[in-house]
Amino acid sequence: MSDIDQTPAMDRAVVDAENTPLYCICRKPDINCFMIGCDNCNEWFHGHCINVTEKMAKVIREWYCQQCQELDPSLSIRYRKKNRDKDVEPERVEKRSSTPEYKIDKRRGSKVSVSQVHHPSSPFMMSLSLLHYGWVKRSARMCGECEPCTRTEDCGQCDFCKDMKKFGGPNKIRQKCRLRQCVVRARVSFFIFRWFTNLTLLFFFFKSWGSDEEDGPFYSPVQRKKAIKVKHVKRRDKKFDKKKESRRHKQKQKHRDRLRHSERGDGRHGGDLQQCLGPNCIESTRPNSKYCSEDCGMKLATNRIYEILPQRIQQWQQSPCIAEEQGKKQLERIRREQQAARMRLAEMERRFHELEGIIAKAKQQVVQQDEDVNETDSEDTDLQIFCVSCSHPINPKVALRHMERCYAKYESQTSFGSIFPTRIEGATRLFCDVYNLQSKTYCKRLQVLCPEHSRDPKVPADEVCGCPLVRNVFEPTGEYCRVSKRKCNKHYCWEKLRRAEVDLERVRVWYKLDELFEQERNVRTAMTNRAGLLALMLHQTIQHDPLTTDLRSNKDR
DNA sequence: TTAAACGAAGGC
DNA sequence: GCCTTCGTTTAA
Repeated sequence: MSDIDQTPAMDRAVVDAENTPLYCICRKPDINCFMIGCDNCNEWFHGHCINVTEKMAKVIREWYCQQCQELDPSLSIRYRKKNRDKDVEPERVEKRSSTPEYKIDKRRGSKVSVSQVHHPSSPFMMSLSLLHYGWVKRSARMCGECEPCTRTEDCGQCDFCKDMKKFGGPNKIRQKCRLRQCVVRARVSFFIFRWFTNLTLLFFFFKSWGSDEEDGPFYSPVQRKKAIKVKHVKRRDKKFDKKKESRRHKQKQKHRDRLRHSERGDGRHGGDLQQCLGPNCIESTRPNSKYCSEDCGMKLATNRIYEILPQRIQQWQQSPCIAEEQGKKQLERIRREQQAARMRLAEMERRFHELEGIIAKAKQQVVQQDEDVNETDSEDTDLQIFCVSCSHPINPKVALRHMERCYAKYESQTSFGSIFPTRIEGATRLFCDVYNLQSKTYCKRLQVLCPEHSRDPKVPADEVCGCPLVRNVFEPTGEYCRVSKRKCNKHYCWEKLRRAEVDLERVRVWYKLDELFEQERNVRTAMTNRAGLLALMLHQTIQHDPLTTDLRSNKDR
C-alpha cells in the first residue's frame, strides 16, 4: 500500500465535495466518456482533454501523460508493432489506420487498451501495482501484472493444456493454460468459478462491502462496473447491454411503483403506519395487510361488486357473445348425436330380443339323425390345422370346438376388471360384473363371453343345434340346423357368438352416449360460468374497432 | 447460462 | 507456415 501511496496518481486522485473521484488535467469526475490512463502514474485523462481519440488509442501500446514525460524524458509513447518502425504521432496513426491496407484488428485491438482499462477504480490496481516493475506482456485478457500473467510455462495438466497439440491434444478448445489465465482480465467463466480462490473473493467482498472514503480506490461492485471504460463496443456487448438495460428498466419501474405505493401510504399517515383501505375506515392496517380487519376487506369487495357488476351485466347483454353462440351450436350437434345414438340403442335392443326369440324357436327343433351322418361324411379328414391358442395340430372337424375351449381355458386364467360396478339403467346382460375379492374389481368382460366366471352349460344328449341356416352367407333360408348339438361342429356355440355380437354393439352405443353426455355437461358448465359473477368481474371483451359492432366473423353471421 | 468448438489474427 | 490463443458461434 505504501508503494501505491507514493504514486503521482494517488497524489492527484482527490475527490470532490460529493466524494466523486476527480481525474485528468481538468480535475473533473469520470463522465462516462473515453478515457486513457497513464502507464506510469496511472492517472486517467479524458480523451477530449488531451486530444487523444478512441481510434488513436487502438494503436497505442504504452501511453504516458505529459507530466510524466516531462519528469522522465525516457518515457515515450509506444505504439503497436506495425507502427513500431515509425514512432508516429497519434494524428498520423489515426490517418493511417483508416486506410484500407492497414486495418486495426477488431478482435485484438483492445490489446493496447491496457492504458485505458487499467482504471484507478479497479479494485485490483493497488495490489497489482506492486508488480509494476519490469516488462510484462499486456493485452485485453492479460493485465501483465498478476502471477498467471508473469508465468511463462504451461502446466501441462489442466484441460486447456491437455487440449494443446504439444501435449498431444486435439486442439479443439484452443485456450491457454489455466494457470496462465489472467486473474484480472481473463474471461469470467475461465477463472471465477474454477480458479478464483474463495479467499480472493472474500477479500474483495469485504473490501467493497466495507469500502468508504478510507479505502480510496475500492468501490462497490456497481461503481466499479461503471468506472471501467470499454474502448471497443462489440456486437455482443450491445446485445448484452440492451438486455441489461431492459432488466434495469424493469427494476426501476418496480422500484418506482414501490416508491409510489409507499409514498401514498406515507402521505396518509407518515412512517410505517398505513390507513386501512376499508370503506370509511380510519384504522391502521394489520401487519402485511391492506385492511385493519377481515370485515373491512369484505366490505370493500362487496362495494366493488355492487359498483362494477350492474355495469358488466348491462355490457354483457348488449354485445353478442360469440362463445355463447358457438356453445349453442355445439349443444345442438351433441343433441343430434345423442338422438342418433339412442335410436341405434333401441335398434340393438330390438335385435337383442329378436335373437332371444330366434334361439327360443331354434330349441324347439327336433334332431335329425341323417344330417349328422351326412355332415360327418362330407368332411375332409386328411386336412390338419393348428390351434391358435395352444399350437397343437387338430382335426378341422373339431377345430372350432377345440379352439373355443382352449381359448376359454387360457382366458379364464386372467382377470379383466374395474373397481366400479356397471350402472346402466335399463340394460340387461351386458358386463359380467362378478366381484373379485382379491383384486377388489368387477369383471368387465361381456357376460356371454366370460370364461372366468361362467361355464357353458352341459348340453343334453337330445338338444338340437338350431342354428338358423343361411344361403350365400347372409340370406336366411328360414330353416334351422337340426343336427344334435353335441355333434354339430359347424355351429359350435352359435348362440354365444350371436349374443356377444349384439352385446358388443350395445356396449359401443352406451359408450358413445356416455361421451356425448360428458360433452354436453362440459359445454353447459362453460356457458353457465361465462356469465357467472366471477367471469363478469374478471373478463371483458374489448372492442378495438368502434365501427364494428358485431364481433363475429362474416362466416359465422 | 455455460461449455465446447472453431475461425482467424498476431507473433515468431 | 506453424503456434498460440482470442472472440464468436453453437450446442447443451
